Amino acid sequence: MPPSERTIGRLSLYRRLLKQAAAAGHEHVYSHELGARAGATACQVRRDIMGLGCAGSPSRGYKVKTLLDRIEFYLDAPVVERVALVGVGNLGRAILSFFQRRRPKLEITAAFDSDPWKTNRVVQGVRCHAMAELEPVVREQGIRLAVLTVPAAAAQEAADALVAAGITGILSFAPAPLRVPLGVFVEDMDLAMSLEKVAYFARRHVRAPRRGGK
Amino acid sequence: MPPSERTIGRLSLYRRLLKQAAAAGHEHVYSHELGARAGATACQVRRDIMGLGCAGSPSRGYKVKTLLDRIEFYLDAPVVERVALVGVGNLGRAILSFFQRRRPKLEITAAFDSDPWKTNRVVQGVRCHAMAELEPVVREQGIRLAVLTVPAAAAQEAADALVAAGITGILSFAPAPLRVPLGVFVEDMDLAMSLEKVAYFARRHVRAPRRGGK
DNA sequence: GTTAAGCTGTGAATGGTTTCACAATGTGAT
DNA sequence: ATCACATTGTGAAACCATTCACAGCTTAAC
Repeated sequence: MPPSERTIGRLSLYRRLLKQAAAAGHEHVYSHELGARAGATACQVRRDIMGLGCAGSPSRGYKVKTLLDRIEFYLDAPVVERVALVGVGNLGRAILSFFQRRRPKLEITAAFDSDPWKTNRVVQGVRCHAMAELEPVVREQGIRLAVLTVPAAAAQEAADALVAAGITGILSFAPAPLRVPLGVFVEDMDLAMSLEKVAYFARRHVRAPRRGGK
Repeated sequence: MPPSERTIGRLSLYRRLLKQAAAAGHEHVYSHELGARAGATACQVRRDIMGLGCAGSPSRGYKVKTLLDRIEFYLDAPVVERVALVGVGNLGRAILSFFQRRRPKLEITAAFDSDPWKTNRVVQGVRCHAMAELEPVVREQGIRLAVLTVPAAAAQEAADALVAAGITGILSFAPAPLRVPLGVFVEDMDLAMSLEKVAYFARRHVRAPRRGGK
């Protein structure tokens, strides 16, 4: 049974929390501890870990180091994966600086923008190319992932170019769903939508469906 | 039956697409058209609209104007809602400029940062206050929503301050889940997690679970 | 050595969302 | 007026994710 999208997301979160726990000197964690920190139930944590195929001890819980290794093996590619950034506006630059400090196994190595004033400069240590160079640069560097931070009107065209260049995963901030062929994974981060959601539920004083172990 | 979080998200998306359709001169839409644009099935669209309690005609589909009005009535507060921005770093400023152009019924009217170099300046037309002023400013302006763009280490403290000031909805970009009391809605936008998700599924060439009507 | 306690691992139950399938309906063509 | 068609509205089914509940362990205490 392949892990669901949500499970993968939680594993990524667990990993971060486990790193903190390891840094704090913890050798073992219980599912309810991890759950409390992750905003999930102990049960959920155990299920997620089960899918990982790794065992804990009834009295000590899970070994932090083992879990970390297993999650890493599960989530990460064997080599560092390169990521392209398309759209070097405010948001693009913010994302760039965000990822340049926290570098797991993903590294933004090329940026693209249609504005000639931005191209051929180096932003946050990353070279910014013209859109016309997208395909050659992506192919040459073997890039398979992209972060898309262009205005809505340019999003579909940029996505098409990315797909044509062989990208198979896009993290899109465009406020419009992209049409991509099968086999290309798109994760939508729609800021406007999310804020409207928050406004709606905040008005009714509804809490987001998270919940910690007791 | 209260609408689910996902339904509200889709309604927000439908609204945006319907506005485009209206601008393009369309008076009516079919569920499958809207679905195709939104990356949802026709069936899903009809369900969502059903919850809205508004009817379409079997031969013309739904009237765009009616749908828009109904969604607006459903999603929007009767008055413009004010939003606070906490954390005026790169990401915060990007979000600020992002929302200052597209202003539905939500307006960022105050910013906060702990860095004294940033406070008492005006960024993108928004005054940046010190964190100490959070509660008085939030209360005075009647702000109930916040966008949180502070580093992970400062996130929980900032969230606590927001809750203490009476905020009931938070859009958080902090790479850590927040602990908030019941009745406060938190939407997490975890960039690092999302990118890892994309990397994972891109590697398996799995497509995100969207898909439009035939 | 025995017992008590608390945790893991997991089948089964639950709950929620999406899709199916089709009757009901309005429209245009003949 | 009637028919054929494409679409809506919706109960029921299918699907997926989460939680329950408990057997099986492992350890600590006595």
